[in-house]
Amino acid sequence: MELNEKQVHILKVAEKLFAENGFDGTSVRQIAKEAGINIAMISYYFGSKEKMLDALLFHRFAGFRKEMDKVMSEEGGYHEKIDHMIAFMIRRIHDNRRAYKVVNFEYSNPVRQVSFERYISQKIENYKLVETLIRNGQEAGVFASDINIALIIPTVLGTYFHFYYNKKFFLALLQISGEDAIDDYVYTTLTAHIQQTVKALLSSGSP
Amino acid sequence: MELNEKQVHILKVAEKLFAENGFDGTSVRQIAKEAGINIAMISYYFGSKEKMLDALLFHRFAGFRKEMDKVMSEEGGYHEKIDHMIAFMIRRIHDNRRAYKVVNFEYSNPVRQVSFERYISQKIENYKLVETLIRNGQEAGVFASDINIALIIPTVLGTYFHFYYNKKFFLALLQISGEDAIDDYVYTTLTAHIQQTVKALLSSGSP
DNA sequence: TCGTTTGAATTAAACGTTTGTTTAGTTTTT
DNA sequence: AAAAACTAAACAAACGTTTAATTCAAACGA
Repeated sequence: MELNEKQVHILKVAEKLFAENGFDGTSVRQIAKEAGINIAMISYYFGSKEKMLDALLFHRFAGFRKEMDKVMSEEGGYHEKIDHMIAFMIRRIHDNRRAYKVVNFEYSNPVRQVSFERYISQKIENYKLVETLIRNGQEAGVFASDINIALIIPTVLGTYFHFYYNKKFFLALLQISGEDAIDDYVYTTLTAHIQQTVKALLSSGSP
Repeated sequence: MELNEKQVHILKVAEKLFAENGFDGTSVRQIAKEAGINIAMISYYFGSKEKMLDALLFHRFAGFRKEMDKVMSEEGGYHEKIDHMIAFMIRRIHDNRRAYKVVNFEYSNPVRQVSFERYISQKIENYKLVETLIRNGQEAGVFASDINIALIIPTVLGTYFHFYYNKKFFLALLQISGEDAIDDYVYTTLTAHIQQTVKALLSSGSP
C-alpha cells in the first residue's frame, strides 16, 4: 500500500485525534476540518473510517524488525546490550506513542474490525529477541536464572506507558513542562530508570 | 451520594461496556439492554451518560486510603513492607481493573467533563506512602540511595497494566486460559515478578 | 380492611443532533 | 479527452435526552 503526501498528512491528523479522543470519540468531520480537506476524501482515499485506522497502524508498525536487529547486533557486553535494547524500545515507542495508545485501547474492543497482525507479530519478534539475549546472558553466568522473561517486556513498556498515560500527574509531580522537556526526560531519566531496574533484576538472584 | 441496588447494577454493566468498547463506543441503549432497564432510567438515576461515568468513578475510587494505611501498618522489615504494599496495590487494581482502564483512556480526553479528583488524590496519597517507606529504608541503610522514587509506581502499576491491556497476547504466550487461571497468575506469578523487580532495584546500588 | 392519595419508578415514543457514507456534479491534472 | 482529485449536498441510521403517560408500592383516613 503506497501512501501519497496527502494521505500521510490525513493519517497524521487522525492519529493525533484518535490518541486524544479515542477512535469513537473522533468524527470524520473533525479529522477533515483539522486536515483541511473535504469529508468525502476519507472514503475516497481509505474506503472508510475504520479502514483508515487499518492503514494508520500498517503504516506505523512497519520496519520495526530491521531497526531492532541493527541495535541488537551492536558491540558490547550483556549489560550494554540490555541498555541499547531498552533505549531503542523506549525511543521507538515514544516516537509512535499515539499509535500505540490507539492500539492499546482498541485492541480489546470486540466491535473493531481492524487488523492488529503487524502489532502482534512485532510483539512476538520483540519477545524472541529479548528471550534470546537473556538466555545467552544466563548461560554466560552474567544474569540470574530465576527470572520470568515473559514479564520483562511488561515491566519495560508498562513503565513508559503508565508514565505517558498519567503524564499530567507525573509532570506536575516532577515539575516538568513543555514538549521538549518531556522528550528529554523520557530519553534520559525515564530510560535510565528502566535500564537500572531491569539490570538490577537480571543481576539479583543466583546466576 | 447514596446508591441503591439498581443503580449499582447499572454501573456494573456500564463499567464492563466502557472498559471493553470505550465510553464513546458504548451507547446508553446498549447499557440499558444489557442491564434490563429502560433507556430513560439512565437520565432518571444519574442525570446523563457522562454524569453516570462520574458516579462510577466516585463509587469505585472510594475507601482506598483506609485500606492502604492498614496494609502499611502491618509488622515486618522493609522488604516485607515492600512485598505487602505491592501485593495490595496489584490486588486493588486488578479488582477495579475496568474502572482503571476507563480512567487511563478518558483522563487525557479534553472533551470529557468528568471529575478525576478522587483518582488523582488517590495517586498522590499512594505516592506519599511509597516515598516515605523508601526514604525510611534508605535512612536505615537497607535500600540503595540512587533511586528515582517517583518512577517506582509506574514500574509497579505499568507492569500490571501492560500485561492486562495485552492479555490476549500474554495469555497465548504463557498458555493460560479461563478467568480463574488469569486471576491466579496475577496474584501469584505476576505479583511475585513485580516484587522481585522492585526489591532488586532497591537493593542494587550503594546504600 | 377498605378505597384513596401520593410520589417514586418505569415505559414507549418522539425530539433534535450528529454520525459515517454516498451521490452527482465540478475542477484539476495528465 | 480521459482520469484523478475534489466538493456540497443529501442519506439513513444511531446518538443522548426529554416528554407525557402509566404502573407500582407505601401511607393514610375512615
